[in-house]
Amino acid sequence: MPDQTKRAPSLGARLADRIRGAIISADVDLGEALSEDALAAAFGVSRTPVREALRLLQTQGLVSVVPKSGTFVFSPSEADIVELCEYRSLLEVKAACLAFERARAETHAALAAALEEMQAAAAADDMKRYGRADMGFHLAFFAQCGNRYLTQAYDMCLGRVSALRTHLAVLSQGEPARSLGDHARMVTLFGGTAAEDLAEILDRHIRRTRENYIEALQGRLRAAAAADPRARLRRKLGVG
Amino acid sequence: MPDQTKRAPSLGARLADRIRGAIISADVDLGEALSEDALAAAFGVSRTPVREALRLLQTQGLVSVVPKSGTFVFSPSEADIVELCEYRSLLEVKAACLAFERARAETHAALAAALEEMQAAAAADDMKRYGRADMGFHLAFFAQCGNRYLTQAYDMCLGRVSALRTHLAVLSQGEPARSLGDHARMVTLFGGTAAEDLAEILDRHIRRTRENYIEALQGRLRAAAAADPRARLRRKLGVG
DNA sequence: ACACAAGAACATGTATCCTAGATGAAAGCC
DNA sequence: GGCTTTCATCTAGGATACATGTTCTTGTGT
Repeated sequence: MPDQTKRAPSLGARLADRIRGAIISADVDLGEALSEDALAAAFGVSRTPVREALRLLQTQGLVSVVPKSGTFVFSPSEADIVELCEYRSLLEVKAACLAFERARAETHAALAAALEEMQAAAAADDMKRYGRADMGFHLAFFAQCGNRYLTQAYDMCLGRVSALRTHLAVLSQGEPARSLGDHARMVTLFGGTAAEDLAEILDRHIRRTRENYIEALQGRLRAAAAADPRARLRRKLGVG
Repeated sequence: MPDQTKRAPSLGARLADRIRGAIISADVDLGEALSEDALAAAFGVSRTPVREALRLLQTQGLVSVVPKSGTFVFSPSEADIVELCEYRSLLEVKAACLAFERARAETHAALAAALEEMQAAAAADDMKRYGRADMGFHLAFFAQCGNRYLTQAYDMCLGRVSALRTHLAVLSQGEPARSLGDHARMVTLFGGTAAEDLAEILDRHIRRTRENYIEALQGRLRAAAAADPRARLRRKLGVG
């Protein structure tokens, strides 16, 4: 059996990265149709690697390919957001606990560095940079948790979480300060020897992002309903 | 966006099921090479759906495709087994807790039914049937946990867990009785209103399977070393 | 006897072609 | 006018042909 390390990633894998990037950067909308032909033409390759890329993204839940119909960017329902956040929370709480047990010092250093970057980004009012630093903070748990499957599971939903952030994040009042506070408390916990509240802080932190997303989603749905031709017609005709 | 429910599964998906079945049933060995051409010929289809199936299985960790080299059935190391079991345990403990909170009665019924089947299988000395019933027992937690992502994550590693069971399970002395005892205690817990020990029982249960697999893997490695052509040649020639 | 290099054999990667199913609009019927 | 049917068109599914990289073999030179 070959070593399988450091092999050139296939064209399909690279395409998947680019398409994922496009989704996360909000270059394409949630629920939007992605034609294999169009993607192939856009990237200047044949459909075969495009299909491979879309299948990959499908397993990550970023797109859903419907046989004979089309491929569509995922479009979360409110229940999806609730469950995804619950799922993310359980992974992250476990990873944080493992990292605390197994590599407290290393994790503490990584968290502190990420926090510093977050503070710098907040000071510069650069939300994109802040988002990246925030992601780095949470990834530190997984980098140190010592369980590849757990890390992989997080990678699996990372795309969706990132997409939610960019597509739905709305800046609530006083949010950066509260967020920074939570993160700072976690760094402090990792500097000590006991972490009783770690799970609670993390869970509450993620729960807040959940409420944020749901609020934004509802706003989106209202806007979509307002723009829906049939609804507009009904309103215009005064039909309730 | 179409409804995407109840669509005919693609040929690739069906092939993936069959190949996974072959791996789980130990029709092919761990680490064995799977040629796309050979599979295509065996199933009477072209390579395209075979490739799709293998990519699917790759995301489930059942095979690893090495660019330009080949596709190989996964072959766990001891560390893989440790991490996989730790991962499985965390998913299952969480699912069990959620099921307890959200659908105690339904879960209790499902667990009791599965336990009954396990007892019947044990009485009949049908280990294959026992294995299926055991899997059904654990799946009941996920069916009732109310979080699709958690369920999906378990599905993701279910293939590997099943493969480990069939490829590596060795029957330790007094194992069926102890296993049945653990499961019976869990059923009892779900009949009550508090489940303090649930996590501990589950975790210990899974930890025991882990030790079982590791022991079997070490035996396999010893056997493989003994069967290694070079080693055999050296032995035959009396070269030490 | 050994090391090494060239090449055959075989693996997957990619492109292209053809087919079948789904969708939506336009035409025809009631 | 509203409803149904039909057909053009676009989608993905699958087959095949060719390109390219890997690996093992084999033969040669030392």
